[in-house]
Amino acid sequence: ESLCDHFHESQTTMDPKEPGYQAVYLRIYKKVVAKVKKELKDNDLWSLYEELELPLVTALAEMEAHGILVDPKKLSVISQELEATMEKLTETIYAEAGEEFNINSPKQLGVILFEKLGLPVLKRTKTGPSTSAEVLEELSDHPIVASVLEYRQVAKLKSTYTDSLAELISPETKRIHTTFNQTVTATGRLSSTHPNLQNIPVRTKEGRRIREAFVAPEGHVLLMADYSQIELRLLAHLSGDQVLAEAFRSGQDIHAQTAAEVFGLDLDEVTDEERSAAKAINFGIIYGISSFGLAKGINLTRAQAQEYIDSYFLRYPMVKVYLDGLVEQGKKEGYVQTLSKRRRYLPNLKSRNYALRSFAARTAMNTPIQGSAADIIKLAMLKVYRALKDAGLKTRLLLQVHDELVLETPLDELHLAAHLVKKQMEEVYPLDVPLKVGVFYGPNWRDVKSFDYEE
DNA sequence: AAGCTCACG
DNA sequence: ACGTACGTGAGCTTG
Ligand SMILES: [Mg+2]
Repeated sequence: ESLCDHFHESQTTMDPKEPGYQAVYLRIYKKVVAKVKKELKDNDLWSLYEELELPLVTALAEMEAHGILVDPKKLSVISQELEATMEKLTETIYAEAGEEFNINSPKQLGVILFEKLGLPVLKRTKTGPSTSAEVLEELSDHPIVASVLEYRQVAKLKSTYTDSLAELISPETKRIHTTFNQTVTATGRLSSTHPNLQNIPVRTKEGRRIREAFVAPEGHVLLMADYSQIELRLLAHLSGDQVLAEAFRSGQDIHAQTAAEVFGLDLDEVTDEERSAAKAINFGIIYGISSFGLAKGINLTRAQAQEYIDSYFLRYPMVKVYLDGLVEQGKKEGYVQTLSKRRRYLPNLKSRNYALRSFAARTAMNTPIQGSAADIIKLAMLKVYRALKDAGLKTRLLLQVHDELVLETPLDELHLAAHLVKKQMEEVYPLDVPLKVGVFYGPNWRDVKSFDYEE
């Protein structure tokens, strides 16, 4: 961007083929490098650039070039099954509606559900009644709604994850080569495009079938390593809250411990429901808590949600001090920052518009946590990349999915690689609480089992 | 191109 | 009362 500005400032209208163009370009380029370098140094961002982001480029480039092997036959079988299911559901839905219409159109679906069948409008979008899954769940006693929910799930899998993915398999390598974007997100996370390999289904049994098509080549296995609760561990570290830190040092289930603290129970008397509520509270804390959001997360009244939040902050007082401090710092300095000093500017912390100001406050609370987690896994990627190279192993990094790395390893390297990856990830950047990494391996991305460290 | 919806962490 | 959970990318419809 700066280079382009200088080109225009310099009124360079030269043709790239013209003699002397390269000299002009180089002169401007050097000026821009000096300017950007100074700006980074002045803002304490130079080491983030030089020691983290710049060397990471090489690791990401190799990951993209290597790609991940995908079995088109598996995708094709799944696609055909989904096609058949969709045809049946389509007929069922038309019969229940008493007419044919485009089920993929929220507008046409809305006419059927809310006008023809007279179902209640529970939520609106800018353009009309919402037909989102959240709304349809509430209305799913009606048979057509249950069918539409199932249709949506199947249609999503087919269009996004079977047909489109198959088209992106390279005929030369038989692999899918994503692009990892290093300069897209506001928090420092990576993103992935063409295709996005950071949102492959995992939460439902049907969806997980897609992962079976991501395979290791003959004589290899996929190795997966994911951080356990990295964002909450960072919250414990960054806030200095000793109750939360001690919870992680004890190694017990963090959500159950939160439930015990918030609801005043012994750890062994926490029910599944209480644990689930505590999990929603922990999510809320990371997202920048609001009683409205928490209430929506666990079907409470706002007043009850507020009581839970108050109770949480009573038990974890330093977390409240920390989160309030982030908003204050954001207002005073204009930005919040992550472990690596990465900044996010939040001018709306001073907005007179309540919605904009609240959004900025939640962002101020979330960005240092989400962004520091991104810093840590990026550093871990560098360390894993270098350690594999130093050890002379053939194991390759394939994917990063925010708190998880996916690698491909020759069977005879599995033991060494699993230990190396776990060690580099857990010891990457010592915090006040331990970082814990789960390691799994298998023939494909679905059928993985825990790597047993006795092996 | 924008809006809605939904997949992931 | 305001009006939201944080961060992404992609497919589909609509205009
Ligand atoms: Mg995890």
